Amino acid sequence: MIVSTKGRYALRVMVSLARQDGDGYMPLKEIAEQEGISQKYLESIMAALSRAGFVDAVHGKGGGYRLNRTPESYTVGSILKLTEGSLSAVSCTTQGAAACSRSECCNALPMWEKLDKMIDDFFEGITLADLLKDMATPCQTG
Amino acid sequence: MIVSTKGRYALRVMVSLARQDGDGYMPLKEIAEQEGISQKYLESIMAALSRAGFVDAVHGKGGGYRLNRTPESYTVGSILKLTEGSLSAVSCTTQGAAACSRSECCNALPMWEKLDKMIDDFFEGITLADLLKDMATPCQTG
DNA sequence: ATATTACCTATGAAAACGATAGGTAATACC
DNA sequence: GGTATTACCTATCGTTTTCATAGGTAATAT
Repeated sequence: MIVSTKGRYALRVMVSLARQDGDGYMPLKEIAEQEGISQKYLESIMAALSRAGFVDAVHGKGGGYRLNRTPESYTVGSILKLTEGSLSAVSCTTQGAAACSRSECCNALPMWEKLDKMIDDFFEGITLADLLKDMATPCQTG
Repeated sequence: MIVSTKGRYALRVMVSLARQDGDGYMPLKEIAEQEGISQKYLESIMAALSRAGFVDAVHGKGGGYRLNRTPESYTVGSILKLTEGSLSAVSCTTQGAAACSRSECCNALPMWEKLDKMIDDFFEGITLADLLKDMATPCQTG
């Protein structure tokens, strides 16, 4: 599993915000209800997105969250890396993990590095705008 | 993390066996020492490889494990799928997982499916023989 | 008979994951 | 100024997964 619930929730929220029209803010409660996500759990995700400057947040009535860039300018990779920490396929190539003592003579390391690059290129090549277009069937709202 | 220690160990063991010349069997104890892997933990991995027919195993003195096919005929994908169970990037596309209620209108599902296929193609396109060639620097034996 | 080896079941420790609880700070509205 | 609304923060909890250990049984060579 390379992308956990946390990352998938983050993507869904960002898509949800991208779908919003106008300059209004969307409160967390509303996002959570619409997406069927635990409100409290979503808090930690939104906090991360806000801290990283991915979304604007305003307190109080009429407040909430909104994107501060166009959907085209958010790559799926940037969102997933923020929430997942790393998209590495193995711990061997995860930044910050203890360096493997066998890396000097590891038969598999070039393979892992190639895969990591492939995955990174894949996610960096997809934007929120692409996801919006990909929807197979319209969701029911209500 | 898409490949855990278990899968990486399995790959290392298979590479180790592929490196062996002749028809001899390699006992688990020797593999574990050579690779610096917990002997007991390795037992469960070898048992899986043996049960799946990936290796031949014989009991008693002079026994142990050996490959029963050429290194070219083992794909990395087949070994990893056996030990990891699944190489899916997300639970949404993992066989056996509870079907997602949103799959009908999920913006991201096509992306996950495309990624899964890409990863599967990647691993199925690499064999043990390829890994043997990939070694950057010869390991020290002793 | 004994040593060597694979094979099997159960258990334990630690980490990751998903979620919850309870509060504080900022803003809008009256 | 007071109240409702909202984001923001820290801590904890229960479950699952991961990695590893323990202790035994069955097969084979000498």
